[in-house]
This record gives sequence, C-alpha cells and structure tokens, in this order.
Amino acid sequence: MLDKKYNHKQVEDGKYENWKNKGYFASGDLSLKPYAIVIPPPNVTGRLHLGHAWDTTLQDILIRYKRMNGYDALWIPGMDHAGIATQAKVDAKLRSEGIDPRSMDRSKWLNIAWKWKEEYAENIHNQWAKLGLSLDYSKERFTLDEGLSKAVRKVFVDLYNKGLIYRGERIINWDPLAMTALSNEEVIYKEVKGAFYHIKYYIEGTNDYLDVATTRPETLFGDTAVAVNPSDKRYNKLIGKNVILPIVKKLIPIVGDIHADPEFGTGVVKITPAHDPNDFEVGNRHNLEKIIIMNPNGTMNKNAGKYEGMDRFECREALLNDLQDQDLLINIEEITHSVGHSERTDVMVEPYLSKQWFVKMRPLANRVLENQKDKDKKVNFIPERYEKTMNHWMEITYDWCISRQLWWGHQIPAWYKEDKVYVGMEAPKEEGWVQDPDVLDTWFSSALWPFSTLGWPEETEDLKRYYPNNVLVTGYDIIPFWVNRMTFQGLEFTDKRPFKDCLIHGLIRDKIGRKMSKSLGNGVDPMDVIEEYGCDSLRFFLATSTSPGMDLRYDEEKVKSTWNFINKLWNASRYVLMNIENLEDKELTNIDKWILTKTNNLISNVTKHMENYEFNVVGSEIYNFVWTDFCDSYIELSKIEPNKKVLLYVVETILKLLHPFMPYVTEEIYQMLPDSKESIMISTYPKYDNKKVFDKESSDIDKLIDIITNIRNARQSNNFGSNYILVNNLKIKYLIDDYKDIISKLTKASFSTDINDNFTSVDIITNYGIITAYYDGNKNIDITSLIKEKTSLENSINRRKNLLSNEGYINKAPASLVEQEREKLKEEETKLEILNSKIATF
RNA sequence: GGGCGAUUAGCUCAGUUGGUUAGAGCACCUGCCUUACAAGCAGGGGGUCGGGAGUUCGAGUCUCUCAUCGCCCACCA
Repeated sequence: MLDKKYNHKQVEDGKYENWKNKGYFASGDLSLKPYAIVIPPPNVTGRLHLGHAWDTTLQDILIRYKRMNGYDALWIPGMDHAGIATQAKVDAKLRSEGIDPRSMDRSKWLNIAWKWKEEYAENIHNQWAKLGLSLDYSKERFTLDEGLSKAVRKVFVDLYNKGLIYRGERIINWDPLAMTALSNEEVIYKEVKGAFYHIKYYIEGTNDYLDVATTRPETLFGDTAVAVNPSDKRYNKLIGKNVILPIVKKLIPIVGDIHADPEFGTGVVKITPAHDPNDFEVGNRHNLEKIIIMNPNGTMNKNAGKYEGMDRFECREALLNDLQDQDLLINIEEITHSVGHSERTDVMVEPYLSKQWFVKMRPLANRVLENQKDKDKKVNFIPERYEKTMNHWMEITYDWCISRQLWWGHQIPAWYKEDKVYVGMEAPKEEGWVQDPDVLDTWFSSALWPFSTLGWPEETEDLKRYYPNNVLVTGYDIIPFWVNRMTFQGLEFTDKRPFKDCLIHGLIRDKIGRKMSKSLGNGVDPMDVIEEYGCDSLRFFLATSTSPGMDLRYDEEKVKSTWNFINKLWNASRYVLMNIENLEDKELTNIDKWILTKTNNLISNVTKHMENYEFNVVGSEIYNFVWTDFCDSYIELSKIEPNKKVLLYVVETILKLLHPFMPYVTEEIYQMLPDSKESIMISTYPKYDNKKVFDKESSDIDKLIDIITNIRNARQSNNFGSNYILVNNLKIKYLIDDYKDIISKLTKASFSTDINDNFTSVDIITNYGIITAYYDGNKNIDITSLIKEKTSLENSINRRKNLLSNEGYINKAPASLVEQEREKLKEEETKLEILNSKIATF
C-alpha cells in the first residue's frame, strides 16, 4: 500500500539505473519512425545549473512523449570541450600548485587536461541521471572525439579550399589574460566609467596645438597620424601638415578622412592603426605604418619607450602624469562609455593587430537567408520571432575569427614551412613542416554538432536516419553563438537545415527577476532542489511555468506547490488502489460517462498542445483535470457507486499524460496498477476515443455539480448545520431525483418529507429553478445580498438583451453562439423572477 | 540609432485563429481533523487587462500612438 504522503526520495531512488539497464533509453528500432534530438553539449568543466535543468527537461519531455507515441526516439548526449573555459580552469589549478602552465610541455599539459575532463564528465553524468534524462548513452559524443575532430578538420580544409577560410592580419579582440584572440560574439560590452583625456598635439613649427581626445591615452605610442574630416572648415587647411606626437616627440601627419566626425568630440582623432579597427581602416586608406605597442599579456612593449614592461593601465597612469608635467594634458572629461570585456575572463578586451584565421561569412550567411525563405526547408523557430534574431545576425555578420592561442581544442590543420602554407586533413609527408600551434574556436566544432555526432563526414546509417534532427532546444542567449553557426554549417556541408524546429526558451532568473550569476551569488543548484522537492517537482515547475521563449523566475513556492500537486496525485492513486480490489466493473453511470468525456477531451487538448510545444498549457490542463475534475468531483461523486474500470482508466491516463513531465512518480504508481506493463516509459500514450465521449450525460453532471455548489453555498451562508431537508422544485427535477443519495452525502442534506412546522425555510435559487431548504434555526437571509444579486442579474440581462437586439451581432456572429446567448437570457430571466418574488416577501 | 519583449487580482504568471461582465498558483476571509490527501476539504472576496485613439456587431486578443521596464544588435576617437 502507498504511504500516506508522497516521498520523492523513495520514489526516485533506483529507477534511473533500472531504466538505463533495461535499455529503455536506447534508440534504433528501425520499424519505427525516427525522432532525433541532440543535447546542447554542456561545457565539460561546468556544473549544470537551473538553465541546463530547464533545457534538458524540455528535451526529455519531447523524447519521452515521442517514444510513447511509437517513435524511435534518439536523444544524443554529449559534452563540449569548451576551449577557453576549460583551459582557464586547468591553468588556474596548476598555478595554485605553483606551476606555470605555459612553461609546461604541451603534451604534458594536455594529459592533465584530459584527466580533468574525465573527472568533470563524470559529474555531469551524475547530474543528468538525477534529472531523469532518457539519453541514449550508447551514442554519447565529445567534441574532441576522434570522429568529431575529423569532421572539424574536414570542414576546415573544405572551407579553405573553397576560399571561405583565410589567414590574415586584422584587428581582433584580444584577451590579455587568456592571451588569445576572441570572436565578436565572445566580447561583452559593459558600461564603465572612463574619461576622455584631452591631449595637446602641437602642430609642427607653430605654437598651436590640436586638442585630441582619447579614452586610451597609452595607445599614443602607436599613433601614426591624426585625422580630421576633409569637410571640417576648422581643420581642413591643416591636412598635409604634421603634428608632434607628445612624449615620443616624433612627427606624424594630419590626414583628411571621413572617419573623423566633426560633430563628435573635438573633431580630431588620433589614428592608431594597430590598436583600433576603425584606425586600421584609416591606416590602410592612407598607407600608415601599423605599430604594435603591447605584448600579448597586456604589458607595453619596447615601442612604449621608458614605459616598456608596464601593464597597460599602469602605463596609462604614468603617462598621464608625465603629460601633466609637460603641460600637454588639457583636461580630463569623465564619461561613461561601453567597453568590451572578455566573456570568459571578464578582462577588458584590447583591439589588437594580429595574424589569425577567419571564416568568410558573407556567402555562408547569404545561403541561410535564402534558405529561410523556403517554408519546407527553413529552420522553424518557436516562438517565430526568434527567426528575426538569426536573420538579422546573418545580414550584418562579418568574418569570424576562429583561431585561438590556446592548447585545449582542435589544433588547426595548417602547416608552415618558410613562407609556404599547407592545409589538409593530415600533416604533409616531407620534413620541415610545422603545424600551426593554435586551436579552433570551440564554437567551430559545436557548429557541426547535429551532424558530426551522427558520424558525418561518413555517410552513416544514423546520419541518413536521424538527420536533420527534429528539434533543437536552447536558450535565446546562444542563438548567435550556436544556432546560427549550426545553420550555416549544416547548409554548407549537408545541404540541409540541421533541425526542422528550434524551440527557444528564456533565461532563468531569481525570484526578483535578476539573472542568476556567480557574482550575485543568487544561483540555485538544481541538485539541491531535487534533494528537497524531488526531480519530478522541479521538472514540472520548469516545464510548465512560462510560455515559450519567455524568461522564468525561479520561485521555490511554486516548486513547493508542484510537490503538493504530486502529493495530491499520489493520494488520489492511493484511494483508487486501496479500494480497487473490492470493486467490480459495472455498467457506466452518467457520472462515469462524465469523467470519461472529460478525460478524452483532456487527451485531445494535451496532445494538441504537446505538438505545439505549449507545455505550460498542457501543465494547467492536467493540473486542473486531476485536482478539480478527478479528485474534487469524480472521486467524490462516485464514492457511492465507484467503477473499477473507470477509476483505473482515468488514473492510468493521467499517469501517462504526466509521465514525460514527471517520470519517476508516474512510474512508481503505474507499477502498482493491476494490469501495468513492465514500464510506463515504454507504454503507449493515451489516444482520444470518441466512443468514450458522452456530451448529453456529461452536461447533466456539469449541472449537478453546479447545483451542489449552490446548495453548499446556501448551507454555509445560512448556517444550516449538518442536517436539513431539501425539497426539489427544479425544472430539471430528474437530476435531483436521480442523485439524491449523492447530493445528501456531499451537502449533508436529506430529502425527507417530514417537515416540522417550526422549521425555517430558505429558497436556494439555481440556474435551473428553486430548491427549498428547511432547517431548524433562525432565518438568516440577508436582504442586501439578494438585492445585490438582483442588480447584477439585471445588468447581465440588459447586456444580453442589447446584444440580442443588435442586428450586426445576430447576422455576423456564429449561430450557435447566438443560441447560447438566448438560452442564458432565458435562464437569467427565470432566476430574476424568482429573486423578485423572494424580495417581495420581505 | 535599429530590432524584440513585457506591462492582466497583493505577488508570480496563463489567456491557442477577436466571440462578449477575464483564469491558475501563492497570499487573503469564513467554516471544517468528512476513513485518499489538514502539504487537505467546502464556501467566498479580489483585477476592466499600462494611458489614449482607431478597426469591428464584438478587442486583454488586431492597428496606430504615448509611457514605463527589460533584452539583443550596432556605435561610442
């Protein structure tokens, strides 16, 4: 027998291992239609947070739903090597042991990193298990696997041969802490306090100077010109003259360039081609020298003269002091401006001239834009609006810097010998070639994930069967990083979209709406939630608390109320199981027919909303059905005449509908049902059956419930006590006559004819007529409440009369609706009549 | 500067192609330990859907506009 209370720990214990061992997670039944999802691979060094829990829960719901619907459901697990993130952690650990990681031998370092990876991968496996995810572990992949690495090399080589990958000197975003290049997407712009430093650049041979404002004065060592706008009358006569670069005291030219905006600042810009993307362009237009003034670690190099060796910010201070001393500093204007920071290390990014590998984006992006115009080939975003996010990115994107000065990742398949370059799948045979030491951006391999995990570039059976994937589930925050890149790589290398649907969810926020983050310390560990409320509670909360694409506030109260819901389900099942042995199958009563109707309508609605990814609607549909229709109504109404078959059918249906959301508790209860199969996981999803829909009977029971509520209401407001007599005067008399026993039980009333003359009588006014109640006590009718009810009834009648006399409405509204209105009007009019006669007696 | 989202009950959120005095959870009020459940049962109160205008027989739902908050992209010498 079930315990009185739902115990999530006991329920969840051991089930996952059992499912896994029995092979329920495995895919590959070729007689079934395939359905495939690949998990967004978590960073191998990370710990799964609530966002992962949400993301994976949604996928598991889809997979379990499809599996129960007779699909060969494949959910591929896997992890991402997460280049910078992992390397930073491994390095930090080594440094804490007093080891300088960069002084190590690369292969030794890699050994340590791999060990680290194994350890952390294990953590993630444990967390996936805790979340109940039905992943097909036989297909698990890692982005640095040999197969995936081969896919990476193939893509690199092919793009190179097509001219879509090139190596060039460009201004890139440099992370001086991680000492690597970054892509634009890895730079986070933050508003910070800074200043415009106004510096005197004396015009050669005069005592006049130009007021040059800069936010990064230390870059002046790399200045090779000063620019003014050719149309700027204040300065354009100066074009061709020179200024004296402060401190350095060398001459640099004044050039005319449209980059200088006369409206902005002083209208004069210093040009530092090696340290600013715009200046780089200006430099190219005017053939200026590009002087790099920093070392990769953010310290100044020899071009900074006496400042060599100082950190860039230290140099800034020292330089400003010197400028001040030499009366070259005009003023310091404090401003707030946005400055790029490294996504991973959070240090200020330095625009830096560097030789890197790039993907030429325009042709690849155009292909996506073209493909999205084809209804049958496009990636369908849910909600649709996120397609704009992708398309916009495709329109404005520019070349993707893919080389990283790291060790952890796919080493670039390019080899150099003197000034020759070789790009290929394998190293050249001849002596003397040296492989590029850099690795590829992590996202370069993630972009291939939907097909590389299925064996591409080999033409595997899996690839043919499961590609394109049916759906990809991820948060809107990584559309630019990942979804976009998978889409263009998918099209380029498979000629297909990587997935048909792309289900987008939002971000998890804390209770007061802030993003969860380490620095705020407001993160919630899903494992803690599972410990306290169980995995099923967490999953149901995550999946049903918000509509698609919207953010979700984590609210422990809601998880708690989900637990209560499960406890309710638990106890309803407990009731059924406690009684089931003594029950028999009987002919269906109208009450049975009512719940069968409700159940099948539920199946129909739930199925529809599952197909549309509307899990929040599914959640409230099931919740209301279980609590209100099944527990509050059916179980109570049927207590006099319970029907074994119906009770079991309804419970089993509920369990199956809920199973994708709450795998554990539904399995636990399912196993206790008399005819259960080996696991609910592999049982068949409920199907709508119109033979179990009885509209007429069902509508009668709706009325019965309505009448019972009326009686209970009257009972409480008049203090009937627990024994009073009802006399039926309804237009639908049969209803009460047929259900006297039930009404008595549920309202504590009797239908005796033995009415004492001293009893007080009260008329209970329902939509279907009057029921008179006789009870031993004082009359307790509140005339004001009657009048209040009368007023609102009159208003409603007037509203309806107006509506029904409106020709536009009569002619254009659906006939059934008009008919409904007429009926309601009639009901209300009779009720008003009764009410008026009641009031008259006062 | 461009784009997107939000604004509905005290709080957190739903509200499916416009269908007619708006739903849930939590909180609140009243009465109940009724043998499935007091983490429960029964009954109840509470919002006119950010402001304004429009389309329509009918708008929380469509259009325009304003306001507030948030996010994304771009720019910021």
